[in-house]
Amino acid sequence: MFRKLLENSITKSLNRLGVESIPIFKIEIPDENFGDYSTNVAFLLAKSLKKAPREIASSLSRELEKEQYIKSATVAGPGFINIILTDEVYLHAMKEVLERRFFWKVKPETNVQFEFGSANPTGPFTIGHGRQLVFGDVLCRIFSARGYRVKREMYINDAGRQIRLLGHSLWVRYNQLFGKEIPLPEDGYQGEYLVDMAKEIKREYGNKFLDSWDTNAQEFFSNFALNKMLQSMKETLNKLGIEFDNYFSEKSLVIDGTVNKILEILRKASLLYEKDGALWFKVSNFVNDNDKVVLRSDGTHTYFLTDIAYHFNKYQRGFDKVYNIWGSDHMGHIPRMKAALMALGISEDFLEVIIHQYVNIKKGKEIVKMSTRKGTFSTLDELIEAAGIDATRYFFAMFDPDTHMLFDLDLAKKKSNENPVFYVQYAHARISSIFRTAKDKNLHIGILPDSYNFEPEEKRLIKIVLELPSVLDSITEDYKVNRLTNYLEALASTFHVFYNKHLVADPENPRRSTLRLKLCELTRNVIADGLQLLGVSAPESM
RNA sequence: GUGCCCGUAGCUCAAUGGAUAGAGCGCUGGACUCCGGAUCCAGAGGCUGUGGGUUCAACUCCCACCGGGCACGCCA
Repeated sequence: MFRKLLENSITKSLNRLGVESIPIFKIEIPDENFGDYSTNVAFLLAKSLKKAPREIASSLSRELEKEQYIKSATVAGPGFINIILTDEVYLHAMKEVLERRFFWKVKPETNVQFEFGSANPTGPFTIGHGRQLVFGDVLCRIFSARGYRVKREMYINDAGRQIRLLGHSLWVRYNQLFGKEIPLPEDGYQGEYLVDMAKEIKREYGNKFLDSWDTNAQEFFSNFALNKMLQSMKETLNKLGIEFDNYFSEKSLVIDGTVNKILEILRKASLLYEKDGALWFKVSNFVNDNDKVVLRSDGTHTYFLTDIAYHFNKYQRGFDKVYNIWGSDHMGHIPRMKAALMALGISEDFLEVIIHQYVNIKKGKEIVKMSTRKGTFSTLDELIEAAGIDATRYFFAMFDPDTHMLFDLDLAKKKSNENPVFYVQYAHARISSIFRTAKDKNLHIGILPDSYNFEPEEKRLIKIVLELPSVLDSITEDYKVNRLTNYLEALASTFHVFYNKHLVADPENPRRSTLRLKLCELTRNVIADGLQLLGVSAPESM
């Protein structure tokens, strides 16, 4: 709000000074001793105007001071302009935000899809998956708030070798229950969860599948494992408060002929060739990468091929843009997918891949490598159980996705103040409590006064509350959801400082109390909304 | 070897190219018999991996190197 206002004033003032082409400049909230806001525009103009930054700043500041709402604009340092706003405009901003409860929301105009959490359904979600799931969900919530109509989708890799391997591993476990000494297949899944599943089959079907490994058994065991896995994965998602709009089956792309259609299109475009008995796609025609196999020499299709079909399908569904969230291990897949899109005549901008780094787990003093296949992992369920949903979600959201975060399991289990989620929630609970107190004191909350002398702590609170929209916008640009947790922590801190210094509900001074209570209301709204965007609860008391 | 990500306080992490690099935890010492002490205030703790460069200004951008991670499959 203030930013827009200042931006316009600076542009207008410069125009009055005869400056035509105005560079993209910044408005920042500087150290409070300098002012309310500051701008660097004078530096950026120095070269084109062939004048010293301070000189430009000084004439600009004189223009700015003509604005009603600017109390002062002064030149500082090598050419910053520090601006102090009037109390009236602060009051005005408060009114506006109070009238528009969801002032940070933008009407949706763009149809986008986010695909994330698309792990192989070959084992329970691990803590590693937790990061992607929460990250994806929070991104979706933020995009939804800023002008996007968002669909969440999870791709289910229910076709192919891994699922066959999973079924076979389950069949082996099942046989082992009958005392058969059959070893797990090489690369088989070693996790305990398959033993539990095998017991279930034994209970229900007895020895029906004993010793017989054929296509029927393959089908049965693969499907059984798959369905069980999906079911338990959905339970976990449910617990975490994540809801997908659609679960998309890889297999369906084979059944409905999309995969063959892709082959046909590519063949017609002369983008396929045979080598060593396999069928290759000319990735190198489009990007600097090696050609890739789409059909193996045994006739089966690769994951790459179905993924091309999948993205073709997404395109046909009419999204303006689709986002894929992948772990860093899939980075190599990006150029190939872009090549495939181009081959199909789809703009490469249609697909945006967001990469995040993986989570390292610290157990005791050891850093553990997680592997679903080897069965060495800590499940997301265990974490949720130990740390709770709020802490789990907040924790995953609070790291820059590019960072290789270290997850200390023992710490998470302690439920200590280590997690800043409590800090933010406490501010919310505290404000709620103030309103209870105000009621007990029979304090009448009237309307905002027409004029008011703001304390620095009060102005700080208003300024930071107004920042929410631009924080959310930055996130839609660089996907760093931790900007939101940083913001909420700063907001909570600003509030706590304010609270410690000033009495809010004071029957002796109803006018001031009204203003401060309104200020609390604003703060509480934004904290609640911010936490809501993170999927974290905002308790009235704790 | 090639490409991408990371390297910031003892630990975990912040910092749209801006002024004195910040939080939390841990450590030391404090806080109103008025609204929640899960809070607040103060202190100790840093050659932002190393060396160059661009810029009025570099943790941030560019180059080289060092260290860690990931990827370079007829795996997904």
